Amino acid sequence: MGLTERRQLILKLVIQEFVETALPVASETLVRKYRLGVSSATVRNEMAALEDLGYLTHLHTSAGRVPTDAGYRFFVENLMERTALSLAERRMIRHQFYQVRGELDQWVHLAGAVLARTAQNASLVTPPRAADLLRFRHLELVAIHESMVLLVLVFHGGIVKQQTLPLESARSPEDLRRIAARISDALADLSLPGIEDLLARELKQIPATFGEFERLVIDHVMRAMQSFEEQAQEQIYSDGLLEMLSQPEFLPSLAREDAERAVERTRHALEILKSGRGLGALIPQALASSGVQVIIGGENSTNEMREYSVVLARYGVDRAVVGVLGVIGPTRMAYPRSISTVRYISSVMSDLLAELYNAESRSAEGDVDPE
Amino acid sequence: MGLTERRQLILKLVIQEFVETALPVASETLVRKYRLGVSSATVRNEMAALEDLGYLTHLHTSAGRVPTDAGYRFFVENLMERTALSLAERRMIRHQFYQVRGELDQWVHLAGAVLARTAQNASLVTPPRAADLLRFRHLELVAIHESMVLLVLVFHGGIVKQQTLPLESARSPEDLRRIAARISDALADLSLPGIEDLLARELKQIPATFGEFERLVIDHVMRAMQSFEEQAQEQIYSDGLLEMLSQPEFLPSLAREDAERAVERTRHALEILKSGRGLGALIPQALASSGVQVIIGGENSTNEMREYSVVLARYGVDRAVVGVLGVIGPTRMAYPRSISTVRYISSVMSDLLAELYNAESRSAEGDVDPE
DNA sequence: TGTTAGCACTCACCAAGTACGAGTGCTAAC
DNA sequence: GTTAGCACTCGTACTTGGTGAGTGCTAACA
Repeated sequence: MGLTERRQLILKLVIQEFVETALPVASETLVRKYRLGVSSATVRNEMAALEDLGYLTHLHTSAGRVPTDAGYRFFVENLMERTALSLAERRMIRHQFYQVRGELDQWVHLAGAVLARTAQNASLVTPPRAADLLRFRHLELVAIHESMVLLVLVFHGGIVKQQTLPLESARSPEDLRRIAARISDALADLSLPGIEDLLARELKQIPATFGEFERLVIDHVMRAMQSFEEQAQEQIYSDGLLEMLSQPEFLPSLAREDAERAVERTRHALEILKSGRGLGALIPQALASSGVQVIIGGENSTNEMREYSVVLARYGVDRAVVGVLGVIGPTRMAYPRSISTVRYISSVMSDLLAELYNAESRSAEGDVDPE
Repeated sequence: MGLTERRQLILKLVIQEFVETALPVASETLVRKYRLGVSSATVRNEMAALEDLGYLTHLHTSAGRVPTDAGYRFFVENLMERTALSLAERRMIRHQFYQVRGELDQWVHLAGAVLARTAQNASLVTPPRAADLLRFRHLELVAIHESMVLLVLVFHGGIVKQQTLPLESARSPEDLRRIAARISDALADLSLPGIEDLLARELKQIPATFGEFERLVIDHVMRAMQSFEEQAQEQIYSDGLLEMLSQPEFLPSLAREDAERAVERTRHALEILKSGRGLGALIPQALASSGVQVIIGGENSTNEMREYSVVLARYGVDRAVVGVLGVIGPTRMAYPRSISTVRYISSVMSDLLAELYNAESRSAEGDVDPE
């Protein structure tokens, strides 16, 4: 990169300043605030050069400089100091996870809340999901009353799903227990295709292995697995809307622009988070790569996300369960902090899952936690 | 109510018009649009009278009339025509619930989504909850690996909860099954205080009934029940933010006011829905009374909710499980439609739960569904 | 007594005009 | 290569005047 030391410094300062204030950065401001030892005119010349190189822009002639996507990219790649969260913050976060350690379904919510609060932006988290296909572990049948039975399905990875099944005729508890045990044994460790295979084979046997009712139950099991696999694709939990909307981009009072812009942006942000459009595409990508991914503004595949950046990381246990978590916000984002937050929470979640699975943690690389 | 026919008509029309357009209503508009057969001056006189009575206001001298909270109240109580959702809408809604009938945990989400879409406002739904204390039904222990076991707890009412428990030493599946069966039997049908009693009694027996590990498991069961009871208090699921924010109150383009107002309102709405402040107080109230409740603007106990109205109804099965669902939006709300929507969805949810419980449906009164 | 035409009055909304100031780009001197 | 100086640009804020919607009041009318 043919960028002199000084230009790198100026680019870095412009970005830091802009991220902090959300206001275009003037040459004079930099000189005054950071005691650059040169005059504002010199800084202006450098800024003009950085603009030619595509790292900065101008809204109009008499406005300060603003970083471009390329500018942020260069910053993230070369200029940024890789910081870690403070010990106090790390402790607090660990403590919160510790408090809900027994309740798997709380982890995702907590991760979303903590990400949002720590990075002061919206967060997104996908639940931990089997790296390969969902595999059956155990079935329990519990009668709710004489004509309704509850299927409680446990899958590998501690995933529990429930499903109700109306009964034609009442069944005794022993009966149900026996049937559940039989099915549990028969389907143990099978994935959906495995169960289909099994059924296909059984169908040919003349003294049928499964009775009519057992078939019905298995059918419901399969349907539940099917619907879970489908839902899992698009399940993105999101939090921190309020945190993100506290960024000046969405507040007309601070950003001097038209207040209408703020309203439009707000609606737009809501739609993105609600629909998950533009986000869904990022998930597989994040699952495929290790480490923290940063997608800046126009680098997003969809045009909708042009004004947003996403910081993503995978979490989970290798070859068992994995998920994705991250932060989303305006391109004017405190990247160092977002990145360390995402990295840290990914490592915490990975540790938790590793404990659950009795395996090595496999979070975003690096970032050991000295506690 | 000493209100002449004509004044009632005018009040009704003002409200209808204002709800539709979100713009202050001029006397001339009413005359033109509804062919009142009198002059605008007469209407103005009547409006002035309605203003004296507290049913209408004025932002400033030369602006049209706007209903007050008292005006809406009178409308809801005396003027409103009680409509029902169209057959097509009812069919579509039933159909959607039919599609997820087996998956209890989807009901709440679906109800929230449907309420929001149908009433074009935000919705809130509390999950069905045992009318009295949570009662234990069944426990299953599933080993995840040699040093981690998953407790799957089933409570009366088909509520399932999971909890992990680290093991000191590995246990065989038979061992776990035996222990789970023992505990399931011992705790069957007990509520939290009941379990505490049981433990207290057992403690005195000299050859202890439960081993150390069994005590640990029971302890976790109790903790899970405890945390569920606590969480249930404040669990309010909410949806339809986007629908509500599509109301002109939040869009600067339509409402002529300052765009900054719209932004402020948006933030305010977000905070209310996220924190549940001001909403929590309404739930017990709605649980206590049958029928649809309408709380208009300043009638809310908290000042925060001054500009919002809430339409709430209880749903569920008497003496078994009940929940609350409703719509929240600006006081300028299509009350007839909101009310029929809430009433209808309450009845659908109640039917579903009744089926699950093999009991009589006990929704908001009235509103039989002819399908 | 209720209704209505007429009219003065109020006030939000809009467009145009003006002044201000922050910040740049350029030039010429160092 | 650096910098002082200065003209130029353009957003922001504030003022002004005009317009129109809508009311409130009054006086005449049925």
